[in-house]
Amino acid sequence: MGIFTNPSSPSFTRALHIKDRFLQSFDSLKQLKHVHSQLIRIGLDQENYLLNLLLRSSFDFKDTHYTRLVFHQTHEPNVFLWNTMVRGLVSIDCFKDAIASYASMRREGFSPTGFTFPFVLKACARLLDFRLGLKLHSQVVKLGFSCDVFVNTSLVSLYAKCGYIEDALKVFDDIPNKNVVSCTAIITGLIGVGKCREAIDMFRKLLEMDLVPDSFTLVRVLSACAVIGDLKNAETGMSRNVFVTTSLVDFHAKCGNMERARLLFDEMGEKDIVSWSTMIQGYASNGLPKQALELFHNMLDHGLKPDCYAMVGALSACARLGALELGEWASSLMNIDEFSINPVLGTALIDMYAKCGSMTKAYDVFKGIRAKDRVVWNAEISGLAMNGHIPAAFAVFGQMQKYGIPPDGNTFVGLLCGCTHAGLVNEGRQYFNIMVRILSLAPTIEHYGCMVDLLSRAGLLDEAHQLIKSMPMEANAVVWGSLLGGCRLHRDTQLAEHVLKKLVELEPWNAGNYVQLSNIYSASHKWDDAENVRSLMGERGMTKLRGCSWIEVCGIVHEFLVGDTSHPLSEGIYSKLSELDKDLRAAGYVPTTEYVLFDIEDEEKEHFLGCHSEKLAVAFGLISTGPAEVIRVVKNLRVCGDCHEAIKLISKITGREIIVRDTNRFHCFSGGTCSCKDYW
DNA sequence: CTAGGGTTAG
Repeated sequence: MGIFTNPSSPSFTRALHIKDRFLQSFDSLKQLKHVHSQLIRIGLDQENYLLNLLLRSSFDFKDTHYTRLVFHQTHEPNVFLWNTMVRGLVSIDCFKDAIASYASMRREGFSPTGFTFPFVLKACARLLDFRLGLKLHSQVVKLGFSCDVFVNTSLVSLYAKCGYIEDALKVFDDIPNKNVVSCTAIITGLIGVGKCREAIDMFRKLLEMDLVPDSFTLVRVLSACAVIGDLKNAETGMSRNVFVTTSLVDFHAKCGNMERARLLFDEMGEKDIVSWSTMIQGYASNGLPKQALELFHNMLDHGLKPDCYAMVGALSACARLGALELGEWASSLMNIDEFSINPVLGTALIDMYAKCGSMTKAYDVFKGIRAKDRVVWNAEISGLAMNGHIPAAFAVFGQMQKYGIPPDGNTFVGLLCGCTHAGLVNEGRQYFNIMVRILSLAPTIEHYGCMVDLLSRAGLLDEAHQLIKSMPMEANAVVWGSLLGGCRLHRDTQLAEHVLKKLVELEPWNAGNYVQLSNIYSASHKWDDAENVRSLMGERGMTKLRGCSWIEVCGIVHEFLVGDTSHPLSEGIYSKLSELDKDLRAAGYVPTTEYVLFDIEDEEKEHFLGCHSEKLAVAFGLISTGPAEVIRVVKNLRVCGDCHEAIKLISKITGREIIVRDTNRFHCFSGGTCSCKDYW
């Protein structure tokens, strides 16, 4: 910029004529503003050509205030300035502003050019404003741009994004000189609506036209084929930009290969908010919530503001961990206007609050979502059911019908779960009938699972067993597991033996099944069978299942394993436990090994009952939170029967409210009883 | 103004 040090010299004016170089290469807004003031000083601030370049550069800094200042400074803006304005606004994702700018341009009497349309059309596509898109299409025709490959490519994308794939195909077919870009638009559109076969055919046509596909198209097509091996080969010679690599990261995440995804992510030179969100979401949906949150923090450290996608990823991670404080903190980062919250983000929030046992807040979010789609309703219903608010769940279902939202299979999964947790056998049968007979929805294995669960818990073990046999599909481990739960609750070891044999077949990797089966054999003195199961476990290299519980205190998630002594406050925790033990025994509590038969944690001695992970987490909660705070614990397995009895009494002795979420449901302990009414 | 398409979510 040395050339500008003496602006009065004639070299300054000359320099401005090679301005493209300068005006496009500003590192800071300050530099740009400096040049702007120089222009004003020498009276060149009314040259539209120069202002246009200045305007274009100003968008690099996303300062719309300054951008408008530049624009409004011109006394007579020309069509190029208007175009630059529209394009710039689109480039910084201000789609509504871009459309407003386009409207002003039209009001001022300017005709759009071939350069204008692609950008306004993109704004429409991103806002899914199909009506305006149609209007623009007719203008395109009227003004004679219907052969323009650029304009039509944008139209293809608009139609595809708004879900009108047939129209997109029609426009695409009429493009006389198709190129890679227009082919990409239609291929992406086809994949977007799940027409992978057609997308692949289109890709073949592209090759037949002797067009060279870019890496991005290759990634999309290969993802559509899910040809992992091929992709690996293709990856090596691929040119990488942020779009391509982010797609690759997403692809590997979707295949469950998080190591590969992370490797690509770390190697990326430029990461944008989408790359971060994709990676966070990848962790969250692959059951790695801690990593998801770690990366979320990492992103904030890089000075990036989370967008909706990153938020959804973080929230679903919090939901899984039961980390209410973290979830609330995350959502506070984003200025969520309760009335404009989008349904996807809303659902994630409802889910997070529901899984953290905070249904009042979930309901507030639910009320605030204007555009409630079916998923939102379903999330609210299953949230209520999961938290034991069964009448409320039924009421919301009634509302849903009143609003004319047709329920789907998931709605009934929520309702049936509610029936199960409340032991409402007749209501459950009714809902199942409504679904099948009246709404003609085909029950999935999940629905059968709920019904089996419902019947088993109510002690109707034969009926449940019959239902399994009559199912049109093969029963899976979840269904058999439900029946096993009933056997446990009603102490039917004979049926349990049969069920466990099935389960060992179905999930040979699940150590819990072997442990329970061998426990049952031992209890019925079938020592040989017990020994066989044990040695089978050894042969298959089974490792013990370790129970694991989490508790969040002051925004930090603490993890406990069975008999864990690794926590810094371990001593305090154990002395609290022995103190509690005395109080418990004084209150008439006798540790029971009765449950050990069905225990999936491979620990048989009374000693270990004292230090199951959930008890450790509760004890830690007691010594590290204030007396009025609710203690929330999450366990990765079913809560152990003995611990359940103990925690009931702990809640009575200490007067604290304790909420334990296990794999199945919430247990809200208060005053010596549990919300599950010992029914789980 | 020499463009246009394309990546993430409940």
